[in-house]
Amino acid sequence: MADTPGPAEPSLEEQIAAYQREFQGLDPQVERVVSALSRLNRRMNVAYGRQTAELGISNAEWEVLKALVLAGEPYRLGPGDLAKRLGLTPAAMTHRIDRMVAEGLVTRERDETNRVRVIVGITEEGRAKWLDGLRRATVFEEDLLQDLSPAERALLGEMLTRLLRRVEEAQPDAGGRLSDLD
Amino acid sequence: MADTPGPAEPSLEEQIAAYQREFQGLDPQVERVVSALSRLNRRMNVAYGRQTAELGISNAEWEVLKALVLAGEPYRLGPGDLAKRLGLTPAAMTHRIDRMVAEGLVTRERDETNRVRVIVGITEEGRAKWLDGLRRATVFEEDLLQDLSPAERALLGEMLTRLLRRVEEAQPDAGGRLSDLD
DNA sequence: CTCGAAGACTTCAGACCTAAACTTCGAAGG
DNA sequence: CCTTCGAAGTTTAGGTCTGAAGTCTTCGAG
Repeated sequence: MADTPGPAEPSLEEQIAAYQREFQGLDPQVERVVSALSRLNRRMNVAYGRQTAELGISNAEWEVLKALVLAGEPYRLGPGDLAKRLGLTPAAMTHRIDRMVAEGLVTRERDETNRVRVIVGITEEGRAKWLDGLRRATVFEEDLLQDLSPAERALLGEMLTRLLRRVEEAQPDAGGRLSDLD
Repeated sequence: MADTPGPAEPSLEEQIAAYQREFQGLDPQVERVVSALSRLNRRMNVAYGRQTAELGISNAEWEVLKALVLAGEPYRLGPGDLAKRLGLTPAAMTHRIDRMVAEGLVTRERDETNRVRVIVGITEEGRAKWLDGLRRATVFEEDLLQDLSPAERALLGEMLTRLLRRVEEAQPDAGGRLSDLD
């Protein structure tokens, strides 16, 4: 009689109840917002990971392509700059660029006017993959928000922006590794 | 005349504008919600990381302590179960438990009734660190939501829960590595 | 009662990241 | 000019995770 069908992970409701049980004096309202944010982000990253996998690239590589495109003309950045934007160390960028050059997603050249500098540019293939990935992401995101009316979407976006502003003021140093993909 | 004070990462507003520039047909409303979610999560993880560092443990270790406490009496779980709850592989759990046993945060024993099973329990020190970490997290979270009225908090929590439910239905398989900390 | 299959954890190899040391080039000062 | 400092990238060492293979235990079929 296996009455334990599966331990698995507790649902959001179960987790909030467990917090109440183990630590009185915790606002369930706050806990719900924070936990839901965290779980949502995890699920989103899983979804993005599947989409980029279909493109034959990794999540990390898609991030680099995104940064290059969003940088605008002429779609070129140095490794250090890229590292800052993605929130990782210059050493990690070196390796990532190595792989992406080998796969034909980006180019790496030396700046002729300043030979200690390196310039990373996006290739046609890289840009095509970015666009393809963006299209898939858009479908997912639109589906995610399907249950919210336009007014609700606006309100949600406004509240999240307010939270973001507050936390950005509290920690002005941009430093932030971990998952990105926004 | 360094009119480029710092490349840094683009602000949320700049990023949304860049998306509009590079890809027509993207709903800015949706983009704002998704990007803000992602950035918020990154900042929260940075904050949690600092707090756990003050306790002398890593973010990953705090996650394990949290899972054990939230599991409730008798605060014991097997490595496989823990791995499922944290969204990582059994192999990773083995190593993590190794470290935590060495630090005196958890205990590892064999189940006497089924000697292929292992049971991980939390120590007094582990429980104390969890509680300390939770107190610090609570302060941060309360501060984060300070600009929202009680009504807004409830509404935000409700909307996020709705989104979470939708994405959980879409991907029933819990699989999700990457940052957690909820 | 014995054997095979399944389950639970661990071990091993490979991937990717961080932190720190190192290399190279360019710019400012004597 | 020559020297020294600083900036940008790369290299190296070490740590954590994933995926696959391996080990040990238990349980059911014959």
